[in-house]
Parts: sequence; structure tokens; C-alpha cells
Amino acid sequence: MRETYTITELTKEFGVSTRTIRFYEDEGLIKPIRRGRTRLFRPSDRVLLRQILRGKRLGFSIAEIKEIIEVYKAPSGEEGQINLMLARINEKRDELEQKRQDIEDTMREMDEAEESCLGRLAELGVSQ
Amino acid sequence: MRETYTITELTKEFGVSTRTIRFYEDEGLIKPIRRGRTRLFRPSDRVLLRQILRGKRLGFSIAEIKEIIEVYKAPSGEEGQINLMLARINEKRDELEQKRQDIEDTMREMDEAEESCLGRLAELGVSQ
DNA sequence: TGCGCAGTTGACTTTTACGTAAATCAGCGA
DNA sequence: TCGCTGATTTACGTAAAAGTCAACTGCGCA
Repeated sequence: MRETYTITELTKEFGVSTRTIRFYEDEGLIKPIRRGRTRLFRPSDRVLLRQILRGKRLGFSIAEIKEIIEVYKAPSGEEGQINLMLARINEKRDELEQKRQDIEDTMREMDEAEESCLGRLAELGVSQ
Repeated sequence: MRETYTITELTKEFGVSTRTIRFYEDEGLIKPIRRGRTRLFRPSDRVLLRQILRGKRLGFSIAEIKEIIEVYKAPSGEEGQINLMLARINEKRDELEQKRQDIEDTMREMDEAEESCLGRLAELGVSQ
């Protein structure tokens, strides 16, 4: 496992711009360490970036992704805090479940559209 | 099944503003009929609106949702057109599959976070 | 017939998530 | 020491997806 990554290494690996990565830092999503002025990304920053991009693909806003990332972090040991965190986890799970359902529904309609296309192709094949 | 719906009926049912619905019309996603100047939405428009909002929840842009809606519509009978449509369907399916995978991954991490929380709660319970 | 309400149009504004450009800096190989 | 390469900071720009506001219209009804 590498110690650190430069910003351009990460842009190449994930297909995003330096601007994007710095923007996520500004938003408080990642906190790379510095050597002088230049950023050095640890493996944990890389994991975070992967999670951020995953969240983006699912249509979560930066604010929502921030919330999700907060959830991943272990909460401070206090009982109230932990229960609050458990509640948040369930909220996020519900949102994900909704998205999962949306995907299933869309997939089903794709299947129907495909069937219809194949049916039409068959007709054309027969009539030729 | 109702014949038509007014715009406010749909805003209430789907929790969106009239501006939003008119915006989707401007973008060519729905084409309600008119009685004079006022819009009348048929059941098919309502179905379209449902599909649009589903697409939005999944993080598709209006342009992408437009593409998906095009896919639902049966293509013109020509063979080339139908094959093109089949290719598009598979593209969209791949995107959905990616999202599905992203959901699974996020769900798993949620589970881990929950485990960790429950573990901490157990520790607290024991030590009391 | 006058009022209020629901609907429409058009223009301007806002928020989010970056893109882009300019100026600056730090290391390093010739 | 020069110049290049890659990184940084600051600031302005922008596209998408609506929000907001103002002015107008038509209709049911008291």
C-alpha cells in the first residue's frame, strides 16, 4: 500500500479534475496533509474520494454526501450521539432503498421496451 | 381511471411546484393538452411525470431522462432504428447496473457503521 | 358585475458543482 | 542560474434546474 498520492495521480485514477478534488477539500469532505503547500493524499483520503464519487453517481448532493461520510466516521463515545448516528444510518438506508426500488422499476420498463423491440424485429424478419 | 388532471392536482400528488412541471414541458418531456390556455394532463402525462421524478431521484439529468423516455417510446418500424434503440437500452442498463452496485457498496458500509455503533452501545451497557 | 382564485407567461434570480484563467511558487535537471 | 514542470491560490464564469415575482386572463358565483 502506497503512503501518499499526488493530486494528479488521483485525477488520473478517478477521472476527475484537480479543481474537483480541491473543491471537495474546500467543502470539508477530504483533508489531505501538506508538504509545504502541496497536498499529499493518504490512502484514507483516496477511500473518501471513492465514496464521494459513488455518492455522486447515485445523485446525492455534496451536502448529502457529507452527511453520509459523517455516518461512516465512528461517533464520539456518548450514548446519545451513538443513537443519533444509528437513526441517521437508518434514514440513509431508506433513501438508498428508494433508489434501489427506482432502479428495479426502471429496469423492468427497459426489459419491456427491449421485448417490444425484439418483437418488432421478429415481425420484420418474418415479413422479409 | 380519471380522464385528466389539473396542474395543481399533480403538484400535490408528486410534491413538486407548478414551475417544475412547466419546466419539464418546456424541455419537451411532457406535452399536456390545452383547453384554452390551461394545461390538462392525461394519465399518460402523469405516468411520464412519475418516470421523470424517478429518474431525478437516481441522479439522471433532464437530458438523460429525456433519452430514457425516448427509449420507452416504441421506435419507428425501421430495422436500423430498432437496433439503435436496443443498443441504447443496453447502455442505460449498464448505467443502472453501476448505480445498483454503488448502492450495494454503500449499504454494506452502512451495515458496518451500524455494527460499530451497536458494539459501542454494548460496551457502554456492560460498563454501567 | 365585480371579486377572488387558479392558471399562464416572461423575466430575472438563485444554488450547486464545478470550469477556466491569471498570477505565483517550488523543486530540479542542464 | 535558467527555464520547465507541476502545484497552488484567487477570482470570475457558467450550465442545469428550478425559485420568485409581476402582470395578465378567464371563470364560477354572490
